[in-house]
Amino acid sequence: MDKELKSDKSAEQKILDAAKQIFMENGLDGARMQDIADKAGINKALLHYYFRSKDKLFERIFTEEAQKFMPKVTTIMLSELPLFEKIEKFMSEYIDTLSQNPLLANFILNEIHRNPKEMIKKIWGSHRPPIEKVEEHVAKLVKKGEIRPIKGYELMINMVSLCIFPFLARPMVQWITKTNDDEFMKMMQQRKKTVVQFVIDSIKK
Amino acid sequence: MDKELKSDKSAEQKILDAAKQIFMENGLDGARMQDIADKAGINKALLHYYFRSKDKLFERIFTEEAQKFMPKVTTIMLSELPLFEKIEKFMSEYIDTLSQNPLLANFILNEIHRNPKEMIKKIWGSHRPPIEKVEEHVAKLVKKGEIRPIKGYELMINMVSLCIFPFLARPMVQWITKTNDDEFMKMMQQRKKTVVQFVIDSIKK
DNA sequence: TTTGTGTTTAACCAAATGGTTAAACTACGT
DNA sequence: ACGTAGTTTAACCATTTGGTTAAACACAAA
Repeated sequence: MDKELKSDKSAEQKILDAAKQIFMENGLDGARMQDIADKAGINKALLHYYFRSKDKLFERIFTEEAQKFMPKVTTIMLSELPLFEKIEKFMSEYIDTLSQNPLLANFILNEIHRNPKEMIKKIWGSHRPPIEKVEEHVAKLVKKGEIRPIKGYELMINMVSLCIFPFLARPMVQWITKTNDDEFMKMMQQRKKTVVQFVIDSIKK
Repeated sequence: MDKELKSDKSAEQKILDAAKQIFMENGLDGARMQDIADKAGINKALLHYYFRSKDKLFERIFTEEAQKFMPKVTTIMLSELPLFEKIEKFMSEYIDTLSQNPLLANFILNEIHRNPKEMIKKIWGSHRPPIEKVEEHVAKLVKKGEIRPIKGYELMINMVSLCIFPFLARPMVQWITKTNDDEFMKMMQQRKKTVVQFVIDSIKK
């Protein structure tokens, strides 16, 4: 089975890499099998030899990428850290993840939009993210008067919005701020600090 | 020419309405001319009689919708209102616009993502949004020590993020918060207040 | 009644696309 | 040397899809 592994690892992986890029750039509808084959440096026949159909290949890519999209997020929010530290870690790590996968958010949200039920199931299976834990944590601090009144889910939505949106609207952001790719990435790095500060300033008393 | 007007207005408009819906739901790639014809209650031949090609029809819809996406925003930010009032009007109106066109953000950002240069040109033509005006306004207040230090463009990005994102991730948001369409819309209405407060709390001293 | 525009019907075309197949070649382990 | 899995080549198929065309029909204005 060593031969299998060796050649698999190179050919199958080349296909997966190519498919990832093509699907992320063009979406399921816009992607062409021929383009994937070309980018992988192999031919259509071999493509179908490994992954029987476009749908099969797409599902493979989608589920793989979807994992990244819901990152350690859950873990962080479930941890026992103080709220401000949770916020900082959460947003900082999320922005890092997106910086390393700039097309990720667009890809995932888009496919969800096209086919909500199916895609959400592929991401979460049956279990929902444990938002209640955060709700409790926030509610407790609000009650103690340690932070300004806000609902947990709203804080979550705000944090995620601030992290993800600039990547979703990246071409627009770059156009308006006249930044090139490099500068945009630097902007996002700085943003890790400013945006955390923005959120904390908003809720701290 | 009255006949033209009369029949035009009903048939052409039916097509435009149908096209808008189909394009917004499926994107340029995912949309089928036949589906548009069906939804409009007419046939493919008539479709091409009015709009010669898919691209022509798409361009028509896209430019129309793109106007809504960049709403009175510019006007508001250019006005002479106090900053906090600007913020409130801007975000409140933006959320209203999106509430009335829930697919708008997804549609526009998506097509921009697929073809940045072309689409941005269709939206803005040659002129860029006058972000400098906001930069100045914010910088002045920061210097006077009336608000916490923040860059104008960053404040803008944050505002837009907070307004748009929930609509972009709507299926996900609804899944996580267990809300139906009605409840989601109510959420967005409340959000007009909470999110404005969120931003103001963050920058005010 | 005639004429022209809007509209339908239905057949048709060419290109793109996902997918299949069979034959041949390569290379490596046995 | 043999066999097997990986790989290429190239032809091929069925379907979808954007788009066209021609003939007929409806109907209102002239």
